[in-house]
Amino acid sequence: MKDIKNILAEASVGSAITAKGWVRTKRETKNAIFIELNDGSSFNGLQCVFDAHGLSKENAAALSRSNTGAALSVSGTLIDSPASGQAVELKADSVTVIGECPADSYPLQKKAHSLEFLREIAHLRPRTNTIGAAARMRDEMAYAVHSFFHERGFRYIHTPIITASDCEGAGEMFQVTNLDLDALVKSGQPADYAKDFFGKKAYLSVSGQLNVECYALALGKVYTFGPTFRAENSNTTRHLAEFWMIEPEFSFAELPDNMALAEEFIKYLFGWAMERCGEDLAFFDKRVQPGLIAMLEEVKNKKFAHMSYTDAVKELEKKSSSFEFKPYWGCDLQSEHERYLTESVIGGPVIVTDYPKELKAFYMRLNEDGKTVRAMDVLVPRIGEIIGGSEREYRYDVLLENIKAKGLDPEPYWWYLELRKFGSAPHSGFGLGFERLLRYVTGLENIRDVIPFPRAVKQAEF
RNA sequence: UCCCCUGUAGCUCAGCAGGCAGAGCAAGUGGCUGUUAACCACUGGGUCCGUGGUUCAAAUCCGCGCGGGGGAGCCA
Repeated sequence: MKDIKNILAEASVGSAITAKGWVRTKRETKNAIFIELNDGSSFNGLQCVFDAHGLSKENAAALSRSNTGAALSVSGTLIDSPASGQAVELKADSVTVIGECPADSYPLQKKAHSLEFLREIAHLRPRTNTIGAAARMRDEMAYAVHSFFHERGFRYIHTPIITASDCEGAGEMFQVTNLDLDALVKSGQPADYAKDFFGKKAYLSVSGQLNVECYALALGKVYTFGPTFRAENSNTTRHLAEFWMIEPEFSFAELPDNMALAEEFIKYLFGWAMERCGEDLAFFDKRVQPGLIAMLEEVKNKKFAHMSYTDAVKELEKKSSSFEFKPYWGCDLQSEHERYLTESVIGGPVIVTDYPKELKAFYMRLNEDGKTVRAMDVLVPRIGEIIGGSEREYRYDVLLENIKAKGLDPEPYWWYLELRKFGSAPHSGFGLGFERLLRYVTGLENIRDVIPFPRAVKQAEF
């Protein structure tokens, strides 16, 4: 049996077809009954048309039970559609109800619903246009990520999800334990982590970077793409407690190579979206974010501008009074600053580099000036930062100094430091939040709508 | 974590100078039409988030709690 996507694309007029899917709408007229059947294989469904006069008893009974949401099997002949809404349609001979859908209790109606409401029915929302399209695009973008790296010889490395080192330094972590916490609390005794599963405290990973660097210094070009976890108490449209991150890492690569890879990557992904997600993208452009396609097109075609942090601050200082947070050299760039740089100063994507070392992580390579590090943030209009990365510090002594200067204990970093002891080499990488990418590419503003089952503060119902 | 907004029918919302609970959509019934966010008519549908208070009287005003949304910070 072909799915509806294939029927619409490939089936020839006159052929006998059986389609299975769910009723999106049913429209009854005196002469004909129309059912739009959608099986999720594509944005568009298949219009099934029944002659209202010659209906068999079985078909009439089945049709009366074919409410919005019901699962059906419909058989008939594919014909050219006499009406303008679609090229082809199914002239139906028979219909059977596979799964009923009571109209009085089914939450999804033949009308628009708010995204807030749909979040409360996460188990049913993939049946809607918006969430269905987002899910298909999520799949396509994941495929594009692997395709991009595979084409360029990057190896996919599965970095661990559970980590016993709390040194990743990218935010609050979720602890993983199989100690009996209830019993511990009752006993009033402190937890003895030597008796915990791993013999020490363990957490869910906040980043695969430190691990993937080990493989970069062995296989050369690698990337990781998997779930990461942050226990931050942040309630915004751009944060999740569980999200997917893409982190390439490649050896014998310095900051300019890293910037070039990031630019090529973004353009590849946007190009993929436009080539392979036409129907879904058209829907988002029409109903969710007008101008979306034009924006993707623009980013894809524009050369990314480059600007040092120092120059960026100079630009910001010219408009100092218009910001809530006054910019100065040494300040962290605020959301408003990033948006201003990409949207007003450059009018397109811009990569800001060479940030003060105090603002960035310990592993970034120190510049000759001793004050800045070889960091890069890729800023795009409407969203701000979409990629953050750097050339890594590959000199043992300097890295050790950086760790100490940040007030960190070098001990747990012993294996990370050893990478710099044994055959160290310059290497670079960046991180891209997969859901942030999807937010950009779908135009959906709330990150909870681009992941099937969002995990956020006080949110893990489904 | 901080700031702002918000909670009324299945959904989206109006009603809030305190005085009978409303509309559109959805659903049901009927009509009409190759319909396609169908159209027309009628019908059914309410713990006004919970709790305490003010008052003759609270959906409306006040306190507390819970839920939702937006912004900030943190970040991806």
